Amino acid sequence: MKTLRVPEATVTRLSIYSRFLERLDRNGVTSVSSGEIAEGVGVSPAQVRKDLAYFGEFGTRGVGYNVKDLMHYTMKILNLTQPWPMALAGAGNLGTALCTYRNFRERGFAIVGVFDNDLTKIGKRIEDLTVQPLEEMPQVIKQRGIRIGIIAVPTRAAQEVADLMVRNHLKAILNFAPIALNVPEDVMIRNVDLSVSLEVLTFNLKYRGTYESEE
Amino acid sequence: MKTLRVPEATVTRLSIYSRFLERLDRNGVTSVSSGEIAEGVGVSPAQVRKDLAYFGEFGTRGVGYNVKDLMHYTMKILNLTQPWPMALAGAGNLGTALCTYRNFRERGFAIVGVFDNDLTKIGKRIEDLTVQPLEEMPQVIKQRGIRIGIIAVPTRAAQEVADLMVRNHLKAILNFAPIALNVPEDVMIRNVDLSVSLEVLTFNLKYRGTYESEE
DNA sequence: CGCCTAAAGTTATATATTTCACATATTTTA
DNA sequence: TAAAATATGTGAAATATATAACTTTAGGCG
Repeated sequence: MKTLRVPEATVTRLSIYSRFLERLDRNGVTSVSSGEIAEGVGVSPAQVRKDLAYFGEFGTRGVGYNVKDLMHYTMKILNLTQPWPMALAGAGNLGTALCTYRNFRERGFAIVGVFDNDLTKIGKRIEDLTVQPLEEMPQVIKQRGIRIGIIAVPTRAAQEVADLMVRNHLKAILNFAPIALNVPEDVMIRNVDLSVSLEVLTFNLKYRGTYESEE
Repeated sequence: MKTLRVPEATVTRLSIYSRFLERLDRNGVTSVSSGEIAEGVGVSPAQVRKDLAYFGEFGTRGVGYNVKDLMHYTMKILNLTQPWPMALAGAGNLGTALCTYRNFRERGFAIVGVFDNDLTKIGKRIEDLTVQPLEEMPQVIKQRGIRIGIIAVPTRAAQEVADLMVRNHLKAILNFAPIALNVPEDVMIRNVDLSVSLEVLTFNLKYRGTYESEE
């Protein structure tokens, strides 16, 4: 059994391949080549093969990959064979949208607890959930076996919420606040920063990836 | 005038530095070192200096950077000296949340038109906006000088909306649909894929960035 | 006024990632 | 059943990115 480091970009693409395969499967496609996957998700065929090679051999030379099999392999690698209940902090517009976000469920993710400290939001119903006070998060995390937290609170409250999540042993946090959260080494943070994405666009609208220094 | 290619990761970090500087400035901090910026956003000091070096010399050796100056420089580089009106397609929960998203405005971004084809959504008011039929997007883009589009429609409708945006000369699209959009070379797409972010987390919850092949 | 310290800017090194090219395996076909 | 076509898996080369080490410059202080 050998352990090897997998580039994060590879994991990201694996997730993309996985969903693409799911779509192929839904459409009744049974076999696919690295070239077709590449075409479908916008990378090179060699990249697809190299990425998959980190995890094993899943194809048949001269033939390609079995869609259903490869889909299952990718989901297993991504740890999606179990459902993932999640705790959401922040019941504003963004939080509400996340609660109803269909793409989560399709992949086994489900927000099972929504928490906020704003008295005007506590008690609000969002589909089949009710916004609870933040202080109730610990017991819900325990009861539901939650391992992933989502932070959708205002920037000024984000660190405090992160601390609370860390104290309650969450090791994975999806953070929408535009701030670098301070957490222990063993806690993973993924930042979703929409302004950053837009600013990469505005930069490129001007320079298209190059920069012309004055003079 | 020499032109040099800037890594996308550098542009991403520049945006992060920029907002961090904005926060320092708001807090009355006037001077900062690469080490403090690094600490504040979670990268190495060398990385900060290297990133800035792509664009010029902004600091004083032995002293550091003037916060206000560097903030302005970064914003100028990122093309944020002008406001950026944006067109949003999709007035569901996510679209609604984006309309009210405060972090956009702070950086000069503003959704000035919301469009949808769902008759139950057209006419709906979201703050000071009214949801319009998609077919009206072209004229609004023209009138308001919009250059950035946001796609927050269901996956099945995303490509069609992208085509519409491309036809109307938008060159930058922020896409929330979990699908690879097909657009001409000169159109930039940034995908925000929340499931992908979560799946990177679930992968790491199991393997922490390494993979142990069976046997 | 010169020495010392701090920190930016820069060059060189190391690491990581992607691309390329090819060897290998499978199926099809003549 | 041999040859051709196809497409995977992989090692080597090329490229890109990040880290580290070093050089330069500014300011403080004795």
